[in-house]
Amino acid sequence: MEEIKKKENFITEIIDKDLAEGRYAKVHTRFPPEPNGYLHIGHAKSICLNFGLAEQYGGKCNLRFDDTNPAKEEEEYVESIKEDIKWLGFDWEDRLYYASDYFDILYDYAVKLIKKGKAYVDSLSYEEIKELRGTPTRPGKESPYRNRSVEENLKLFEKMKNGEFKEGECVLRAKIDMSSPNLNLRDPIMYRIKHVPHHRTGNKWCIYPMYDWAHGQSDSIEGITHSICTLEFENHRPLYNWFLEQLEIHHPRQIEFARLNLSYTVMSKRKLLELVEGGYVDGWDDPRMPTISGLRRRGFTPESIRNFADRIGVAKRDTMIDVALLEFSLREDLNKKAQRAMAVLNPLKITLINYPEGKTEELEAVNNPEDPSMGRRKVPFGRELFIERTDFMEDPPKKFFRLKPGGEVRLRYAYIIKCEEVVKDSEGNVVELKCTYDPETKSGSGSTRKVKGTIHWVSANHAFEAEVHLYDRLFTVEDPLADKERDFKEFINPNSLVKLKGCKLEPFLKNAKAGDRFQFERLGYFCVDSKYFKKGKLVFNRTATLRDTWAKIAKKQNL
RNA sequence: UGCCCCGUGGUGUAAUGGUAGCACAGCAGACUCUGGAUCUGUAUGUCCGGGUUCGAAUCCUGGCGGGGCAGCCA
Repeated sequence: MEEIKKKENFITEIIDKDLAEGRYAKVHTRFPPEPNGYLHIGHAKSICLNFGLAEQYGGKCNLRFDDTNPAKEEEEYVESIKEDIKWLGFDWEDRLYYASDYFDILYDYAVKLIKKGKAYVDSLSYEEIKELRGTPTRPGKESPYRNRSVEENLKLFEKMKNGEFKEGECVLRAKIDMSSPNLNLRDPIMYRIKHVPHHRTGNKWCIYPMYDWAHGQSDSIEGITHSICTLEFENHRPLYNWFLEQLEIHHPRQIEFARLNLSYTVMSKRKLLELVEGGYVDGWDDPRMPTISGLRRRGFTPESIRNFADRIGVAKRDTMIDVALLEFSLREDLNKKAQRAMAVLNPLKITLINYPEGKTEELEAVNNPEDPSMGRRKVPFGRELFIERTDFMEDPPKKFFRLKPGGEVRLRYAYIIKCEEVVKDSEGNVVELKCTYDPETKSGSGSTRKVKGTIHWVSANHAFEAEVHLYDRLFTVEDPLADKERDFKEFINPNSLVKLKGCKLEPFLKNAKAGDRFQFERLGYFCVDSKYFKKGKLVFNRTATLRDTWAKIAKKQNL
């Protein structure tokens, strides 16, 4: 029985205190996305936080779509968001809500505020309202319509609802304080007119609540206890509280935390959209994108993302998380789960000149050294094989443990071989290696001969050909947004995608299904691309490389 | 130059008035039929100044630095 690890952070401290003092009897959170785009790993942090807290405290977490702006929102996004949350492994059970479910209640609440003299219809233009709002250092001025009578406001507000005004003609505002140092309290707008159909309420409404007016009240209606949002809403909290106090309804506590920033990528919806629309990537689910759908297509596991979210913690300071931590979480998970296979990405042919022509052997390989229960498999072996071009060097530096002229190396799960002859074409390119094998060194035979290097291989006569896509970081710099003089797209890594055709894979991989994950030994983790999946003609995406000590040495020696 | 928030190794995150710990990254080594995994060791930190205290990362105060706010977006 695995117990839920107790996570401690500034939010759990607040919750513990609230519970101890009896402010709330239970914990009820919510994840409130606006359905105007795809979820990314920053949202995953919020999802893990909200659902995780509910789980940790034996409470509940709702999914609520914050669909108060029909001009931006679409059903398509609702579906993708639901899919992503489920994939991450969280369950809102029967608690799927929409802010639009509350439009009627919100309208009644607004009437209540008008009757209290706490809200009014303003007939100023957009520009006039903006002008009178003032600036951070200059107080605002009151609108001439601010003191309309309750009766007039009621009548006007109803006319707004009935569609008797054009867009921009008037708005409903809360009557708070035009000279507040907090701009959010300078008579914030509660309703604006939009003659736009809503993806759920159709043409029923032409006035739509603003975020500030909808959010806290929606939280309240759902009985949310802790309304967790990101730092940029900190200055909205006094307004969040003001509405709830005026309405005298259930009052959740808003808590803000720092959003996730990941190195070597961008996270804002607008920037990601730019990458998609500019054709820099293959859609929202491009395996280089930090979107949940992109990570999924790349081969990430939900567990690795959840573990990552746990590891980064939650706090209020702005941070930049090293993407290496995400990659660590990934490898840690895949190392335990991924079926091993041999695959040669850049093939170099070798012929075993002392191995009988036409002979084939079935050698035994382990499917996962970390998990014996995954069993073993047979791998065909023959006279002609492919090895990785980078596993041979004609004139190698020291510390190169692989094949070299006259040198020996072990073929994984097979024999020790010796390179006897290097065959070149007219231009001097190495095209083939003639080797001998030592029949006494068969793997598993008890042979005690040791050589320093072990390399992977695939039998030429049995190899299955496929395309392999090598992905790397999308940007060449840690923070593509840091340089204000330059557009972030200038920092796109030109080698973030390398497509390899004619790769030679171990035969059993031909039966792989979309999304299946493998470790190609010595190379990294790969998965079958699900977007371009076609039986018999597979594309494998490289999810991540293995930790590569040799690459480090080679880099140091400037190779 | 208004209001609000935040400053702990390279990056994150603990320590809540009492030995600055953990993870990732780095470095070094052991082991290895994956230069993987695993294991061991190691360097690096409380933004600065003053104050309270036997004792301060923690409390107070003044600086400095970073972030947020002027949508009828969320």
